[in-house]
Amino acid sequence: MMQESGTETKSNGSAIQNGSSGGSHLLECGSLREGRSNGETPAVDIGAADLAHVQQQQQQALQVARQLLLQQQQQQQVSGLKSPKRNDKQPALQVPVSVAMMTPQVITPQQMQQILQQQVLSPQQLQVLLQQQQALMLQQQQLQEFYKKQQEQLQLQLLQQQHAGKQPKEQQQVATQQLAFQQQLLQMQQLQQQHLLSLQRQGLLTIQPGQPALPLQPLAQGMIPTELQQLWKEVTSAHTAEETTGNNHSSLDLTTTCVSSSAPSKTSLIMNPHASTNGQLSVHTPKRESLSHEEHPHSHPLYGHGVCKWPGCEAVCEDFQSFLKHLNSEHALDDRSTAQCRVQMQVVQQLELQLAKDKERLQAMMTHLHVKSTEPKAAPQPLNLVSSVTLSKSASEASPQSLPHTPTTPTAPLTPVTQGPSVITTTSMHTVGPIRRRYSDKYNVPISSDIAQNQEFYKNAEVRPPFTYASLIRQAILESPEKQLTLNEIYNWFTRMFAYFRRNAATWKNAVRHNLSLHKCFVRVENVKGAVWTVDEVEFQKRRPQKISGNPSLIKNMQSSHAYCTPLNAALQASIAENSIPLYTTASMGNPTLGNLASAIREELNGAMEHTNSNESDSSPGRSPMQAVHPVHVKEEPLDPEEAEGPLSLVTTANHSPDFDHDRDYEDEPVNEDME
DNA sequence: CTTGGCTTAAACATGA
DNA sequence: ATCATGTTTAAGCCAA
Repeated sequence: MMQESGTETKSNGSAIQNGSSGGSHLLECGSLREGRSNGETPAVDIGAADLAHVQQQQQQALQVARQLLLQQQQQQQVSGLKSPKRNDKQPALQVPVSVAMMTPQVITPQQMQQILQQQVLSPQQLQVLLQQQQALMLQQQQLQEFYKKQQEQLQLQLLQQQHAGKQPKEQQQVATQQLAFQQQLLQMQQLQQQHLLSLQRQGLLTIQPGQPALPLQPLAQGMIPTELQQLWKEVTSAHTAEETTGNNHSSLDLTTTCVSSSAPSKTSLIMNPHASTNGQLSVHTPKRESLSHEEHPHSHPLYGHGVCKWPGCEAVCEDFQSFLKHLNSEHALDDRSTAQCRVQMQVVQQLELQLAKDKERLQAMMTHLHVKSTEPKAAPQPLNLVSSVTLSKSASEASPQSLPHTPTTPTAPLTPVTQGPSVITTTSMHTVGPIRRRYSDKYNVPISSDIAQNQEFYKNAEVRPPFTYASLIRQAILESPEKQLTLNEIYNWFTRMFAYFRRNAATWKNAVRHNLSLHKCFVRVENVKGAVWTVDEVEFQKRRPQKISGNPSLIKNMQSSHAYCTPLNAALQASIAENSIPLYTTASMGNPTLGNLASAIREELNGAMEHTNSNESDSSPGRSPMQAVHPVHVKEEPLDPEEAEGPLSLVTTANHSPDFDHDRDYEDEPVNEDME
């Protein structure tokens, strides 16, 4: 039964809209029921499910990036070919041309420069060369990627095994696979070496003495931006008369590229997340893709919407034939095309670097959070557990009476190895949930304006709105056209407007009913098809007025808590903006995975936001969390028990509520998970 | 310290 | 019997 709720919450992306809760219930339910049922519930399974969930989400995100890269690589590959027969079954690409100087991938820039300058190659030779390079490069990328995946898998399973003491078989299997692929990778590298050597033998390439002959890490050894620019100048200066490709001078920040990324994420591999566990490789090689172009005569990666998609071209071609003509005439294999092709390679590489960096960042974030969450585990006291930064729901609920319990949050040693998302679980990013904190709607701020202002924020972040149930109910009713709502409609309003109320349905629904009954201001009116609730405004205003009368410390507290909240939200915005939107604006419209990526990010963040929420309960409702972008000093330790009264003060101080365990004992009604 | 508002939990009733 | 709805009571926190 717990598994049911577990899988149910796995829905990705759509959770926000359909009112179902996010993955956060998993541990709640798990540990909750575990506490009630003699601890027989296998917490490990929950952990595994969560791990899988996070992994899935990350893979979704990665996949989006991969798809983009794939498209870029297709473009790149096609641009290295002259054959007009090349077609593509892929939909027309609309990758925005955002060209920058970047490092070629396999052949070092110097080598490429030599090739270009010596002009010893016929176009056909050059073409063949490029193709070979591409093929090799891609294969190597695939292998590296898969190898990496295997490592992640292994890491994940190691973690699981440490807590569950099971699945040794699979692990062995993965390990074996890993070995095999390691070997394959090695072979690929040798192949590449041979290729380079043969080039050398043919006199096409002179490897500089000081230069590593075998660029196993060509990215890391890539040129610095100035070199690239120099090269670009040299290449382009040969074509003074030619039209400059308008987009080539855009925008990628070279200073941030070509740097430390020692683990370039080679992609173009679309992998079934499960394939790696059963040894089945579902590899989607770009080579195959490009071959398949021939089978679909009227689509082409460089042709879409009647426009030539050659970087910087955008010439209008009425039909495919004219496009081909255009391609052959305007983008024949000459210096310019070669240079553009190389630039495109660099675009791809830039994207790969970006992906690698973001993966690294994600890893660091997860590692960081996990470290903090495990630190206090040295002390088995639940109080200490709860006072950790990443207040894992499971941990806080787990065993207040020191019941024997295997924490779902892994205590496994943290290796800085790229281990994928396995370290931290979705749920472990959620906090202890609704803390019994006063939140009030009496700060002289009209609820309607606050809700209106922060609508998106409340919808997406699991932040408790700083209003009483009564105020919220009233708002819901007043927002309705008839100024009356059924109970269920009120529920729906809550879940629709506030991400916070997509969790713990039983709790807040009870509270809603309680408030409706308790307050005289809510009047039940019998209707044709049942009863509706209305607001007696006079009664509502009669309530004892409370106001915040210039309490400086409180205000300050509000600001800091908002300040803590805001960066997270900003991080979300930035993450989406920085990583997805600019690159995908036109390229991936209609790509459903993009939405999933955003949702995944948001959902992940929501966990953190909720974490923030407990700190924010006393915050000023008048300030829009979204608007609060002006720099406010963010404390390094926002959850310092002395600073922030959040869950921490509840549990770290002497006033440990006797019903503390009860407080956390939320149980969702599965029925209510999918309302609307 | 008291008081009232608020939240949460829970028991109970009722009707579909 | 189950569920949604509605009422009521109680306990605890918090701010005035």
